[in-house]
Amino acid sequence: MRAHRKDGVETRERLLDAACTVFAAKGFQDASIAEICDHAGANVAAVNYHFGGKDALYVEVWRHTFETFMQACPLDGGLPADAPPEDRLFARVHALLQRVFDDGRVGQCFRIGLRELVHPSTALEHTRRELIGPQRQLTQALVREFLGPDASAEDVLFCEISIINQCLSVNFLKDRRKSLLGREQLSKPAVEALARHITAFSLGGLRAVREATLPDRIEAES
Amino acid sequence: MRAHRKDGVETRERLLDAACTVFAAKGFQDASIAEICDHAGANVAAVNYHFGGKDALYVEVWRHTFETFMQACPLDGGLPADAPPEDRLFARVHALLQRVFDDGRVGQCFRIGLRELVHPSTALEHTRRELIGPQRQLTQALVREFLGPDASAEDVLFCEISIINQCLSVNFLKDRRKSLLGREQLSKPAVEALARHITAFSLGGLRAVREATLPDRIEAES
DNA sequence: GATTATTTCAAATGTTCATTTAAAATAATC
DNA sequence: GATTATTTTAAATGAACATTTGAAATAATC
Repeated sequence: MRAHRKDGVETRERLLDAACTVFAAKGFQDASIAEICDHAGANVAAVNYHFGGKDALYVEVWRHTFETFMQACPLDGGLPADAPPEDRLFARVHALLQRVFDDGRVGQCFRIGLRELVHPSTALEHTRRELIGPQRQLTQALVREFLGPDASAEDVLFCEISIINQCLSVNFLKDRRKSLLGREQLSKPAVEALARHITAFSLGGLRAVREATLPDRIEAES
Repeated sequence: MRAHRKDGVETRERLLDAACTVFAAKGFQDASIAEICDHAGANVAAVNYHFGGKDALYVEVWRHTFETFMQACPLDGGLPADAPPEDRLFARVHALLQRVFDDGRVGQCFRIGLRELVHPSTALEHTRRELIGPQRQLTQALVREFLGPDASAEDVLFCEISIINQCLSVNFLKDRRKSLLGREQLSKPAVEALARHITAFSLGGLRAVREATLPDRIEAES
């Protein structure tokens, strides 16, 4: 067994890079191998040589950027577990928004993920669960801190949905900053302002849900 | 000029029907003309004869279902303009969720629209604006009723986003009812429960935002 | 510096799929 | 019922594109 040549791994990385960009911009179908190789300055046969095919490249792109993804914006937003829940909620929301609005690799990965959400490809089923599962656990635990231990599982789930969805489908800003999913991105302060709003809005929502469940319990006990 | 033959318009409608189903299920790219024609019991040449091509068929599908869409779930939810704002908010949220979770043509159209949001095709740019514009106006006016006349445009916009986004990206329920965007749908009561939650959550959020802006004004005036 | 494994390359292959075509079938009009 | 416009059909065409192939180039090992 001899060591691989270093120019080999280099073009492999350039391909991965180019593939990430093109897949994020055009989606799996519309991205052609020719375009990816062109973008990477490689021959059309390169993808098949280094990865074995377009599908395999896609999986590899996902796996690769997934790590960048998790490292760049950790679930807890870098806050200690004993920080005030309000701060942790803000950190969570902000981290999520940063992913959404990131201009580089992280944002590309998010866009690929978003496509997967609307048009899932079976190849990524496993990694998708791996990605989303722990995040949901964390958010639900945080929600429960606000709602109290007696909140129903449904209340927790619904509040999780309410909070996370506010962060995810931000395509609504399209009219303002044109083609949000394409090129244009929001400035750092704008993202932070949005994060502050979503946090405040959600805190109000959580309080309302908790207050709504309280009378129920009093009724049940009397 | 002679009148058209009636069997012509019949197959045309069957094609439109089939195209709507297949486009919603697979997206524009993955849907093949062969499959659509097969589904409609027509020859492969039928699409080109009746519509002129795949692109034109897609535009026609959009235009056609757009009307169904607006009729099935009117913007105001069938409520008079002088109904209490809380009721109108619920109606709005509920109408939106009904579109999202509809099992028939409306739901198909919504799924096509969702795809367009993530992967816009220039062909539909115009109709998309036509669809979204008035809805946003209506929601923002409603939001302003809650926030008061002195709320900033940004506050109104952010609250609109918060409310609408809670309704839109409901893909989160995937784990529970598997593949929400594919086949499985939520029951009527479940949709209503979700609508009630989102309304309550949003009312709390709106109150929080209004209360947060009040001190600012007092500070500014003092 | 010759040998060998690895990587690149241009051209070829084969498949999928939208679109065309021209002939056959069908309904409406006279 | 013959004529004509409209619709349907099977087969052909052609473009886009992923994948192969086998030779040429290149770097690592001896």
